[in-house]
Amino acid sequence: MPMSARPRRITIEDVARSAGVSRQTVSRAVNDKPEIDPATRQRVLRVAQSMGYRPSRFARGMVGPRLTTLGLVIADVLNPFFPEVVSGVLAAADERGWQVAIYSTGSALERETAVARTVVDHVDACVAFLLDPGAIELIHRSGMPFVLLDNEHRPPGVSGGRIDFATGMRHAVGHLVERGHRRIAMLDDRGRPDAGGHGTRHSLFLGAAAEHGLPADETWVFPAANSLEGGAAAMDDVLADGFGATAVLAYNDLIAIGAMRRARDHGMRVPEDCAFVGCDGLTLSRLVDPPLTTLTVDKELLGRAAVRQVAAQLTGAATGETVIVPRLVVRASS
Amino acid sequence: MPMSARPRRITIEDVARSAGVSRQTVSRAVNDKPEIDPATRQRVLRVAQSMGYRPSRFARGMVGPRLTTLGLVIADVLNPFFPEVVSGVLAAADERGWQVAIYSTGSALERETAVARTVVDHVDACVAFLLDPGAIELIHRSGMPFVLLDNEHRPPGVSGGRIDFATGMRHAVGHLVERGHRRIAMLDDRGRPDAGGHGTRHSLFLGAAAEHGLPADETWVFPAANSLEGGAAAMDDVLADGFGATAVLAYNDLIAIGAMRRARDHGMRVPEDCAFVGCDGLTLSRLVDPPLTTLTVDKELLGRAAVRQVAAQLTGAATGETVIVPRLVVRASS
DNA sequence: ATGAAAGCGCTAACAC
DNA sequence: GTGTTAGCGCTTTCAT
Repeated sequence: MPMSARPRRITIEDVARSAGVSRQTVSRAVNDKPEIDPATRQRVLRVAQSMGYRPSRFARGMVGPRLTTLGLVIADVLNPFFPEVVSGVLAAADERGWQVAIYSTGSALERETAVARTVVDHVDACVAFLLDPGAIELIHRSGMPFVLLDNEHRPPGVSGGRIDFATGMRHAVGHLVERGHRRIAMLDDRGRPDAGGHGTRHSLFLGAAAEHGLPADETWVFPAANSLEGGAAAMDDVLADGFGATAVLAYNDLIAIGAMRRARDHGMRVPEDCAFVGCDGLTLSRLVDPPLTTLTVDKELLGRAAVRQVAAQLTGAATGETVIVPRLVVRASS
Repeated sequence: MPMSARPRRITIEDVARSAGVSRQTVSRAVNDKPEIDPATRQRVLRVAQSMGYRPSRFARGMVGPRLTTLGLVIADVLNPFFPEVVSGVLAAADERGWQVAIYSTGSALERETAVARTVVDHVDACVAFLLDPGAIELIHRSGMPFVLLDNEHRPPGVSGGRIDFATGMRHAVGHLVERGHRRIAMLDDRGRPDAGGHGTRHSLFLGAAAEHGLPADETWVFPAANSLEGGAAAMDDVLADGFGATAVLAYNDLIAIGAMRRARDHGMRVPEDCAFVGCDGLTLSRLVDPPLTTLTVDKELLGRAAVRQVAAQLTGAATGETVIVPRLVVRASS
């Protein structure tokens, strides 16, 4: 005689049989419906409990009102940029009674396709930070409402949320030029496959520098891993290169702070020997020493706006784009 | 003639009819099964696409292999303690092929019950930071695998993950006493309903102080909101109170950093005029000025361990408890 | 207050 | 290669 097969799930039917009632009655008890004898309810509930009965989410979903699950794809919760976006998404989703399932690619481009495949199968709509065109196409083609964030290469027909770094960079570079800086190193995120492409912070920096009469070219740009350590390593490169930067403008605050700390480790004074400017406006940027000048982005709003766009698509509205304009917050680092 | 009713969902049946094939063939096309003529597949796919067909997650779930969705309840993604836990949970869940749905109570005790109700309906297992006994009971009674984190009042039969602050506090207070401090203010989290109860940081602090021969009592404890601002306000209280603290030990790093910054704003030198010690070991604590001495907790491990316990319960194992032992990291703030 | 029947949308198993 | 049948587990009718 074979050992018992894998334990079949306990269904409403099992409970009904065991309690000597019909399925409906069990359903009534479990769902707290009024049309049931309190005594019966108690008895059924007890049986259900003792059998370890748990209604199937799927069977319920088939028949009940459709719950919306929003998939949110981010690169890494540990990068302090994302929690603020997540917070906005959670709040806005909650207002609409939606669930939020969260996915992290770990900033690994090669994992994006796998994540996209999962998302397509398990959620009803998607808000994502994604870079791989294949992964983006996968979600797009699934036909679900889709909002792609912070990606300059958004395919037509996909909604987006972007940050207007064109304006932002102009302000940031302008601020440094005003302060007398003529040699500005840009620490770019080496992780983005579109590095240097149109609309990236990289190329917008070069453009803004040119506008301000600086002879900036690719030699002004240093790649950095997207982390404190990456910023520190890139600062070493800037110093070793003999570039002679009097100011550093980084892809984001994490890189800027990493670089700034490394500069101080080398005995440099900030901002006297070298000024630092970041992007994103992390809470962190206020707390470090010296406080960091940064292009502040309303990340929570970015998240909320994305959800709003998903909602719009769900009701059949056209796709669109939300633009967040960053604001330069000048602090002691520059 | 009535306007069209609310648009019925497009089903596989609709596509089949419209493409002139059977449901099964549509299913084959959509799921990329091999046993289908490539030409048919193309045609069906085109029709499906044009009709905006999207398979129902629920119907699929009913029939296919059961996907596990883990619910993760935290207080607030913006509190930097949680992202590290989330990261651990995501990683461990991903390894098992589980989804993670995330819920935030916004640190609002009165919202916990509502969140718990949602969780019970929509996920298969739960890892939660929850304080309200009613909410906890709700999830517990649902019968789903449940791991309750950082709560000293865990009901019997519920798995848990706790941080051994008894040991931690002894180290932290010992460290301060060694440095010659005799007047230590404790900044407690005023948001916890169990404030001062057995096993809380509050009472563990008093116990540890007594062990070290300090005449500590409730007047040494100052309530603080759980945030930078809360810490700052509490520091004002300590100063206004004339307590004469030479050291401050806070419920967590957020409160400690807020207090420390406020102290400096008042012209106090850290650690000469007042030393500061936090709990949690946030990444942030390394970056502030001066770097904060803190009881470091492996939050990512806490998350991973919680998922491991859920997995254990899913396979019928008994409930249990994971204990994380914090480690005192001494930095310049003390 | 309770039960019987119908059906939600899909896929696995088995025909053809 | 394609169609037919039979459920998955639940909640809604609608009877009783």
